[in-house]
Amino acid sequence: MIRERIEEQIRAVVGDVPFVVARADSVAHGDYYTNAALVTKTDPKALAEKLKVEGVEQIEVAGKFINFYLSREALIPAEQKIPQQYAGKTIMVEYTSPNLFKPLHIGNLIGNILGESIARLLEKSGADVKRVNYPSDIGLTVAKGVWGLTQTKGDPSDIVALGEAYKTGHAAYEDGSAKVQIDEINTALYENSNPKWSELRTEGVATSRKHLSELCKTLGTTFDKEFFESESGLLGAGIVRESIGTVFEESEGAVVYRGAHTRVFLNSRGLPTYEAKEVGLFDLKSKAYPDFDTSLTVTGGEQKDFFAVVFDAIKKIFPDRTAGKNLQHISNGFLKLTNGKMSSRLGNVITGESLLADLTVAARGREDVAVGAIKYTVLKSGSGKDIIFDPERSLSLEGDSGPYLQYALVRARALLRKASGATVTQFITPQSKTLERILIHYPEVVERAARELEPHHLTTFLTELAAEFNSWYAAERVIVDGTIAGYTLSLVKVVERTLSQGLNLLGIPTPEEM
RNA sequence: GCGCCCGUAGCUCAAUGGAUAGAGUACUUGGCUUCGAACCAAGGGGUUGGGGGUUCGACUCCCUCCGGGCGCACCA
Repeated sequence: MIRERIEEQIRAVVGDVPFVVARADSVAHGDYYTNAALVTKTDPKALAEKLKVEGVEQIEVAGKFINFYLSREALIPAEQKIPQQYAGKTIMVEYTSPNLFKPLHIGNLIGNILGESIARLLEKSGADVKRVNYPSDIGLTVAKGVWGLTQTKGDPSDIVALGEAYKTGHAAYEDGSAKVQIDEINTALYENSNPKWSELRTEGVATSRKHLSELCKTLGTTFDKEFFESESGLLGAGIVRESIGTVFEESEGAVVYRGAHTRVFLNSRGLPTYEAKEVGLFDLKSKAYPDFDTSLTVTGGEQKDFFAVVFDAIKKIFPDRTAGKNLQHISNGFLKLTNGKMSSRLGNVITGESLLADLTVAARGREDVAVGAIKYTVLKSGSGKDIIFDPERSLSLEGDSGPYLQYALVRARALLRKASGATVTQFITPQSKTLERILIHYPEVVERAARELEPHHLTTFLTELAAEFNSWYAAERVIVDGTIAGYTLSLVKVVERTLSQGLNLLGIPTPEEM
């Protein structure tokens, strides 16, 4: 990247001091600027005169800053090479991880969308990414569903009936009317001691998984590995028991870990809690991918402190397997609705499927456009932030939106199709270079998004690019009398490639037409 | 009570300690017999929650107050 060449040049003159070379805030200030003269308290003119960078056509002193203007040849690179900052690294990304038996709600979608985009950014940056899903197929949630099925007599192969059963069980547990029975079912399911309940669980889990995999297919996710709580629970419980006295201690009949705060790993009935299941999960994950460098876990932000303590405990249990490795939790925000107008077949919880169905109708029957819309909404702001979802506005699909980006891409592709039959001339249009001057920053935006694990940087960039392309498109006539300028043709090609690749990194579908 | 996160235009969101804080949306107006109008052009809209501090420079860092969210022992 040219930015790195500028940095090296400056460093050669002023030494290793913390200056920045960054994208200028407006095209009036060049393509890059540096504050190197300011932070080193040297004369900007003297510094500027010492700099000579390949691809930079003009170096301008503007008060405290030095601005760099790239030459035209440097503006359209033959290929947009993404820095391979994760080359040689194996990174597990765990995301989606829903409760089976419970209808998949929009919250599950957010984790999937964020996790998938992070996985793609890491892959593009050289990492060997392992996508991991960790569905909950046992525990209190499932016990509530199984109890519910015994009451409603619902068909466990019907996803709607499962949702109803869970609601029935949850309500009865909360008001205390069936707490004892549901706890009993919970224990029985772990021990596999009641064939009837175990069978209901097995059938319900299969139904939920089928729907989960269909939804993931629609969203563009394929997991490398799935681990289940039914595996991790007993495994984790065993590991925790072996570490009583060293890592864990017994307290009030439970087995706890005292870290930043105290957490229960085995409850007083001896059953593994979520915490112990994480211990078992780590055992499974680290055996499946022993050479991993980083393990990312994407879940709701409310679990942040929980994971800080659990990772702490895991490092103490497995010092050899965690040495030099990075265990990191990534928060996704909550989804909040401005009103409850969205239709839902499962009561007041908006399911992932009903949301997609409603959006697809708004997108004139196009599911890929609907997927683009919801993904854009999730990926346009910083990852941990709550997402305020206004159903009516989200259904409009205009302006700052997934379909806006898709539309710009579709236009570029239509243009290229038409240009394939046109005569290419050598004429170079000398007009505005704004589009080129945005394009040049694509690799560094991807680099930053991948480094910070923040896809929204890319979303913002692509929106800016699409807006400039649309604006340019409206002002310029590209194909005139069956001819197109060679320079313009390559410009449109780079726009198409960049939008297409960028949308792909966000997990947003890239339609040929719409 | 302790801890973490958040507060930017009416609304939804950007902004790597740097130049005049930017988009979209909503509202007003204009543009399709011309490469795709899910588009484009123009307009108004701000004490970045309040106050103090650090800095050549603060939406960004520190302190404090106000407002909101989340977590803190047997749910996940």
